[in-house]
Amino acid sequence: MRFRLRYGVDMPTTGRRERKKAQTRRALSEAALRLFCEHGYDGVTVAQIADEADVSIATLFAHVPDGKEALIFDDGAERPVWLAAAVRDRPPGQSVLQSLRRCMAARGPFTNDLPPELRRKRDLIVSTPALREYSRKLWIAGEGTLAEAIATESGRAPSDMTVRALARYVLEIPGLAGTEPDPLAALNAVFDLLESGWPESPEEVTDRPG
Amino acid sequence: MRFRLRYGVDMPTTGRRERKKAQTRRALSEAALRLFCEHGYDGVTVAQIADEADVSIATLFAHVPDGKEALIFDDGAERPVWLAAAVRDRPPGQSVLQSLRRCMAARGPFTNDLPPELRRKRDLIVSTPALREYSRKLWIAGEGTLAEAIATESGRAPSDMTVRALARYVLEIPGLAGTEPDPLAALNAVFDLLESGWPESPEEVTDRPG
DNA sequence: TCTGAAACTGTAATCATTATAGATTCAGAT
DNA sequence: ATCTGAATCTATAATGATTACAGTTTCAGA
Repeated sequence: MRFRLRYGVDMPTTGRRERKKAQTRRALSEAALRLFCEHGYDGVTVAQIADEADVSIATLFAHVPDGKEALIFDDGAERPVWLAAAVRDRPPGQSVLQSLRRCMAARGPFTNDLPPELRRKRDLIVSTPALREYSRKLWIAGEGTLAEAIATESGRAPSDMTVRALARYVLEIPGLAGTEPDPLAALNAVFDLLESGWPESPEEVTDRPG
Repeated sequence: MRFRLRYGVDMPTTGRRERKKAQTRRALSEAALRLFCEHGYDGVTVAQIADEADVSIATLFAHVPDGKEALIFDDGAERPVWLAAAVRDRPPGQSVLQSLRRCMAARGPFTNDLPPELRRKRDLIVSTPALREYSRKLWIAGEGTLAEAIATESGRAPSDMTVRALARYVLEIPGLAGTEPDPLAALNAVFDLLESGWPESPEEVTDRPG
């Protein structure tokens, strides 16, 4: 029991094996982030990362089957869950799109309310094409999950193309608005478009509902 | 002059050098398509393709700097031009979105009005993740061009996030709707969404304008 | 005919990724 | 306390895409 705190506070609670595994995985992430920040993504080889984390290359790929880009993303599967949960647990009276807008605004590139370490990571991702791409891939991977939540909450079929399109378009927003000078304003503009549709003339724009 | 027809009908009209270059490029595309169709994308190496086209690997990459996926796309830069032109040259009274909807419906995965060779190519692309990805990349590369046309035609700034988002969302449609059982119906559903916005309840859907 | 650029070649790198086969370590059962 | 199988890790050697290089051939234009 006294070992628990040695390796981290919120491990899955099983044996030493799992702790060591997580330890290795974290060592890899941290080594990768450190080296990427110092020499740029393309200036670092997976061999160097493995060395820095003191594991073999084979071990590196065992921990990160998706390859080099995935090294600094430890949370791949979680993101779609946040959004789906935001839709399901939204307060009564709030529309599906409103809940998505708020949830998204609190994440990723849209807030500066982050510890400096995460901010450095975000900046690295935003400024590295390969990492931007991979980040998008992670978001899009949640399309099915999000579409299901949207369908349930709006009384449509999950295979309804409108549902799938909305899910996809929402998940594209980080990649689309994340590089703008004012990401939050950009995010709101895109959600306005999704809520109200494209007004043929700029004059027709109406105030944002809600 | 009598050599013109030997190598093709619509070469850029300069010397033999250009003709041979185009000839080589076409040999590569055709070899790649043939081998991909026969053994699957992952079942073919660039070395095999180079062999089949009777050029060295270095030459292959000189012709196709974007790599293996680009081999069967000889028209990368043209696609955004079609769409931008469709927006600019639309008949009076037709909305920007209407023109895009019609132009898109005539292309890529949305029509079967294609020669069998192109149909085989399209099926290969749709059924191969790496090629789908690359095709999307080509579409998205035209975002700036399309955004500019949309901005001009609708009296907005090209940097307006709404414009950029619309351009992006339109260009995502092939990848989004192209794999549906009825791609054309899917395309129309997505355009309806972009025109009218997301109706919180399915009941609110209005007839498609125009 | 001469000359420089363009296109091509073979060869050898670099790098990510996967396969293999053996060693070590741990969890759970005896 | 010991045994056993699975998980983890290792070194090593492929494979395959991509790039660098240095030299050759071929063409266009002076």
